[in-house]
Amino acid sequence: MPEGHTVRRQAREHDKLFRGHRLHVSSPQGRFADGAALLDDRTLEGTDAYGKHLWLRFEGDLLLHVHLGLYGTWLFGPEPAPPPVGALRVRLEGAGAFADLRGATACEVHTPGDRRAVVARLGPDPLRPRHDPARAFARVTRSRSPVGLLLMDQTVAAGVGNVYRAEVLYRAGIDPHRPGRLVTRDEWDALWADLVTLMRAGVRTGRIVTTRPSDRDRVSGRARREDSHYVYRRTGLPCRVCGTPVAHEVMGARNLFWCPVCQPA
DNA sequence: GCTAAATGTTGAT
DNA sequence: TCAACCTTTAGCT
Repeated sequence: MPEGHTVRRQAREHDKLFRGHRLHVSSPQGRFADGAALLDDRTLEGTDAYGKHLWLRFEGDLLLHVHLGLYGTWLFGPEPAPPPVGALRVRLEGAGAFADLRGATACEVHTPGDRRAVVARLGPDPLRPRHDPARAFARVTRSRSPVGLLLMDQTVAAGVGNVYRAEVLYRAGIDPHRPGRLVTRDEWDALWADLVTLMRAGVRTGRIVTTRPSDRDRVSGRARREDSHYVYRRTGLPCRVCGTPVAHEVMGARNLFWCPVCQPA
């Protein structure tokens, strides 16, 4: 379930459980056997999350680089770890805990240089402390591409995924099809500030909740899980604000959702 | 029990 | 623009 906020939480969890400890690294599935052998029995010195990328830094300048892709997962738990089942790419064990990685798009050993090369390709990350929306705007303002596509481009802004894309455009009242060059600096700054707010909340809670309390349907005073979003995966359902059916199309091979009235062309 | 879809990226066409 | 990657889950039957 990985957008940037998830990766950041996972970095924090690895740090909490394993930093300063010597880890047993294995690849029960075998697909990462060589890498696991390289990292096995080394101390974890730190972690780093940038956009949707995670690095675990082991002694000797060896990094484990993980990108979860669409369906990669980490599962954390206390030892003893259960017997490995299925395609378990990596298991980390130490300090009374285990972490299992499945389904990742990228799982490889990096040098610090490899990491720098990846980071150099990424745009500013709303979750990094000294993020720079101006660097992203420089790309947006000279692009004819729709802003809905630009927001998903990791070289423009790192860590934003399909849910935050749809929701932040809804909250800003911006049509996803509007060319980047027609987004004003003020609009972009507001968009960015909202990403920072929403993604930080995501790091805190582990969930993406973008609806303002006043716009949620309520049952017996409790917000329901399906009230978390304005438009994401709500095709055909009435917009929470104006009642217009939420629109859907495929943009850049991903599902896009928006309200044609609240986000006018 | 089966199928389709999913919060993503890469590399071939 | 599209298939591939590779796993889980929701929604059917």
